[in-house]
Amino acid sequence: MEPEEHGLVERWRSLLTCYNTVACHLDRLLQEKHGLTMSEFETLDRLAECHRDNQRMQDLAGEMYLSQSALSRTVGRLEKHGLVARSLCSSDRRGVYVCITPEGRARHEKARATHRAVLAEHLVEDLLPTR
Amino acid sequence: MEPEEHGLVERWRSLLTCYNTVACHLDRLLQEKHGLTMSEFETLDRLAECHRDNQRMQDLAGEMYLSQSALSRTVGRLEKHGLVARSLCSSDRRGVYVCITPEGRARHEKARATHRAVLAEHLVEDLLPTR
DNA sequence: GGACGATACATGCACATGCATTGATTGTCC
DNA sequence: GGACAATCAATGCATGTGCATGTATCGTCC
Repeated sequence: MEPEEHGLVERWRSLLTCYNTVACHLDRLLQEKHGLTMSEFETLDRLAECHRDNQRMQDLAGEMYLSQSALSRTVGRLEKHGLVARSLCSSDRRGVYVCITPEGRARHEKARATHRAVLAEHLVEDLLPTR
Repeated sequence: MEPEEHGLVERWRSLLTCYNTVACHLDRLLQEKHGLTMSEFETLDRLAECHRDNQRMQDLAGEMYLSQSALSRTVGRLEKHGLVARSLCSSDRRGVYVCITPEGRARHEKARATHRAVLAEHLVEDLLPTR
């Protein structure tokens, strides 16, 4: 195995390990303490940041790692629990606006502490630099 | 949001994006060209490196990101396709030895090129350093 | 040596995801 | 204006995963 290739694989493995460690802890703690999936939290996190209340699905998907179908279902779940609201987009009726509800904002506020704590604790492994 | 906390979140998001980009491409290409899951490939990759033929499940799980149950099923799938073989561990009859078969080695050899190419192409985003 | 907690692996179940497709709406080209 | 490709979002289906549990074996303490 060439040295350069080896470094690449090393970086990938460390990325895998780091990601899984953090994601696993996040998923478990967020679920346990706040009844949220990691994807649900990340979605809320984006919606809480956005101060317009007319975020569109595709824009949301664009700035996240979630696929279109995953986002659709995640928002569906959040809506079912009253944490976000969907509304029709008037300018383009194929589109859907999503916005966070007061209840969603409250839930997010609480969960954020957990989220940040997990990051602080587990996002510490040194990722090998790109080159 | 405190600046330090912000950096943490930024790093996490970039990790998420990077991981998902690479994982998504890997999964798709490995499946399409070699009929392998990412987890299956990573498992083969470890087994191909190990030059003893008596790798134990728990050791394998230890050096990977896979959970115990995920590994059990991944190895199950690999075995079903004849790419690895399980055998009983004589010293501790609770344990199971896993080793790669010649067929598995051949498959891994081919798939490795795809794997390395995807890494080279997509594992290039600069991950923000730890501190 | 018998009992009991710990460990190794497999598996039932619930669930989140990706892919492919569908249904609805838009924009364009004639 | 009508036809048609493109786009947006939702959904059926298959699948991989985690959690909890089950089964077998090990090690220890009495």
